Amino acid sequence: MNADAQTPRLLLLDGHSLAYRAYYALPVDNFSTQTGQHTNAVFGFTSMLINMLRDEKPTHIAVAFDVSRKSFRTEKYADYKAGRAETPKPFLGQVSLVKEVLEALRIPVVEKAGYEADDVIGTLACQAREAGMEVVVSTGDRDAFQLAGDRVTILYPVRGVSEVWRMTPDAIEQKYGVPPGRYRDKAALVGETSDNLTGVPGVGDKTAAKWIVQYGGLEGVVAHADQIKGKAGDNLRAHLSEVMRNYDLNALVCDLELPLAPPDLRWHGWDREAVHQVFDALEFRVLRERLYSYLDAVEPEAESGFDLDGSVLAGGAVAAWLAEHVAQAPVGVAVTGRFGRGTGELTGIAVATGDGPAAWFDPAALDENDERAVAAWLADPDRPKVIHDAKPATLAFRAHGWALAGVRVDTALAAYLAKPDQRSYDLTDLALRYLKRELRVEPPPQDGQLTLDGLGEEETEAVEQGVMLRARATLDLADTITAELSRDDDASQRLLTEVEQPLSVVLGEMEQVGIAADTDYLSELEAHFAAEVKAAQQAAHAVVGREFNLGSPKQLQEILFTERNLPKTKRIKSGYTTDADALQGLFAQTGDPLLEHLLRHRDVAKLKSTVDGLLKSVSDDGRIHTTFNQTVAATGRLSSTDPNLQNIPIRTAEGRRIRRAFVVGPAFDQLMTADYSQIEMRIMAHLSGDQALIDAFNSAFDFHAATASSVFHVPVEEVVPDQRRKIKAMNYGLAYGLSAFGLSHQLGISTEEARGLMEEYFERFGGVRDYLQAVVRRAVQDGYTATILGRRRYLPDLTSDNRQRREMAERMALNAPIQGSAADIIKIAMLRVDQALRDSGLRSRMLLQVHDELVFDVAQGEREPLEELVRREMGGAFPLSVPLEVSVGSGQDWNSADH
DNA sequence: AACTAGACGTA
DNA sequence: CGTACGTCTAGTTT
Repeated sequence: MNADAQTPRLLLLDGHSLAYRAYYALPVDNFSTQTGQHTNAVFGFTSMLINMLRDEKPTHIAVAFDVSRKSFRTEKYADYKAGRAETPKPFLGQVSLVKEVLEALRIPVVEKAGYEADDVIGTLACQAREAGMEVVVSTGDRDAFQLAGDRVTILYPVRGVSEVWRMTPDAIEQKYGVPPGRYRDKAALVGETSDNLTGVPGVGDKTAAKWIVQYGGLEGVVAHADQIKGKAGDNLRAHLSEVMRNYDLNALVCDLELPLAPPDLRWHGWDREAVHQVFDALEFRVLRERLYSYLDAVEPEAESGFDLDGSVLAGGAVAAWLAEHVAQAPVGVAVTGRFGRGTGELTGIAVATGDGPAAWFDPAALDENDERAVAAWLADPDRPKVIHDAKPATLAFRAHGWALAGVRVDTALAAYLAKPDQRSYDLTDLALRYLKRELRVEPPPQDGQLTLDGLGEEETEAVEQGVMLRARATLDLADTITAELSRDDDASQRLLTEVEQPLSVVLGEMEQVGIAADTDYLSELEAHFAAEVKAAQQAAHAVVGREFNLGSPKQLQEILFTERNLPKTKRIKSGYTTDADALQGLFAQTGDPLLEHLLRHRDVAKLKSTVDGLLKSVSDDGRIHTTFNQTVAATGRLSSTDPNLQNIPIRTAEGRRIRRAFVVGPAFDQLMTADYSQIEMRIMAHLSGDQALIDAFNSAFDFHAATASSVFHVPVEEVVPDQRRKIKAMNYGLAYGLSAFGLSHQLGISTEEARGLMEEYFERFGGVRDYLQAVVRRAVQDGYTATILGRRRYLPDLTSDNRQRREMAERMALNAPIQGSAADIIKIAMLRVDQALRDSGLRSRMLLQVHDELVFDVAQGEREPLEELVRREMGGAFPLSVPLEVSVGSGQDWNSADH
């Protein structure tokens, strides 16, 4: 970065010193990864580093470290830095993490055995200054102040990790009363406690500075020592040897031989992939964002950006431009606007052609001729488009009256299939990762409120250029990612073109249609739950004898574990958990009446907030339009947001009442739900080929009872409910990598009993165990798991040295093919159902997907044909070695349609 | 205003 | 010490 700045600027950091500062500035308890690695020092260091990169914009950079505690100074003076406290345990190991971060950022580390980091910095600073560079040094060691000068600035960290003082020569003189060149003199007189260097007793900064000014430096002070009066003078004379020792030791060495010289320290920017990996491992989400937003990532071979011949088209010019430039070759399309809730509003459209020009236009400014031309172009499947995240755009086009066809590649979906674990598929990141190019103009946020109104001409121009850039980047990206997808086999490419892209269209339609909501009923429910919340709250307050916030786990901990002295529960970061399981356990132990009220409050407060959320999300048309996200779940599932309609309560009778608020649409006859029964177990039976399990599915008996009958060696009719319950828990748990411990916990039995149960189970269903083991082994080999459609999930942690991480990855490896294959199957089913609905001419429509369930509005008189169609298309979505059973229900609302 | 932690709803 | 999600509230930080 800043490659063309006039004066090169070298940033030098003392890694150990800054990390140590950070360690004490940030509470160690608040910074650790899920695996228990402490990260406060590396977090704080990285945070300071990012700030300095942002603020100082160095062209060159290096970080110096002490090699050990021993140096030539300890050789000279054995007690140098003696008496320092043991390095705290949680700090150990963080230095190597700091170095990992630096490596990812491609920042050189410089060390020299026998010398301290400050000597390395001193040497580099001197060399750089002589080479005409500007130098910025950051360290918590004040000895560095002696380096300050015209071209050397010291950044001295104060108060935590967010503030540094700029110690220019003036600032040093102002603070210490001596110029930087005399800082050593002052420090020798005053001493440095942290280095175990005692100075002259009774002499502080003020006195030392006075003497130095008076006698022109330490030399003068020593020479005139006998003239200095008073107690201080006596002390000086008594401690002259220490002063001279201090002066000797606090000199920074400036002539070390180092492997790297300043010109070698040019910073070529950071390695985005490596940063992703390291920051992921350290769970640095915020820092990653800060890094991205503050810094330009520079790729070594990167061209500076995209060349773009882009023009802003006025209304009336669009038709001609399209006619001239857009034909059979794919073009990139990018849009801006507001999106969500099944619709959208466009504020700008950009089109980029392969190697020709790009254009931007405002869809509101078109004349009739343009309008027709754009509509025809968008709807023409033979004029191919490439677009990043087509669904919201499609909905916005539709709201404008335009249909979109001919989407050849959706780059967001393609990137998701290539690497489904990413947290975002931001075009900027993808352009950099795959194209090694940068989208320089900041695009407006996809879901943002940014409009062209209220912006100056320049900003508007920048937005327009930015959108055209995105269109061009999308077009280029499509080639690169699809090439990546096709590298090993054609499964990923087929998933893209045959499943995800067509599904995106179906999902868009479902979002647009939405599901009807009974708002009056929701309001009643809201009032009901509100009253229940209040009652539980008052009861709880009465027991405790004062008011407190039941929604605050913190206050609850105080009351339960301190005030009422209840037994401690499972430890969490902030103390002891107050989750429902724990409260129930406490109630069983103590019978404290408060606990009942707390549990009741939790229940109804949660239900109330769900109802509140739903009420807020009902659109003007009386329907709720969720957004299905297709690129979030690493296994291939969909997710639902704003509102999430995939977690509407069903387990309790009270919760199920919420489902009654989802009703059949006006002009429709009823709601219908269709769900796969035990789809994950069926997939497991299929994938494992375990004959006993396959037989259980073919037995015509209840599946859990059938498996329980095998495990317990009793006829199916004699399986008692408790046996069935236990085996059902196992059946479900298997696909999650359930342990004996987990099973015992869930069933409330001993670990031994659980282990026995598992052994018994695998005795009968050995193929399942073999399969699960084989899946993990294969994943370790390949580095990824795959579903029945070849959907991959990469799991690098399978080979981690860290047991927790590795075992976590193993459970993911067990689960991903099963959960993911189920996702594959229902996706195929949705496409088939959608197609069959069109072909059959039925008016019924698909509304929701809840992982293994589909919800429909059933048109008048279509109950039977729809059920027949849905059973056929869902049941036949994918041939397994066991039947894909579908159960269907219908009624006036989602609750009564469920079964 | 924007973030995290804890809790909890679903499959 | 069971996978995959999203959302709410309280509490903290900017």
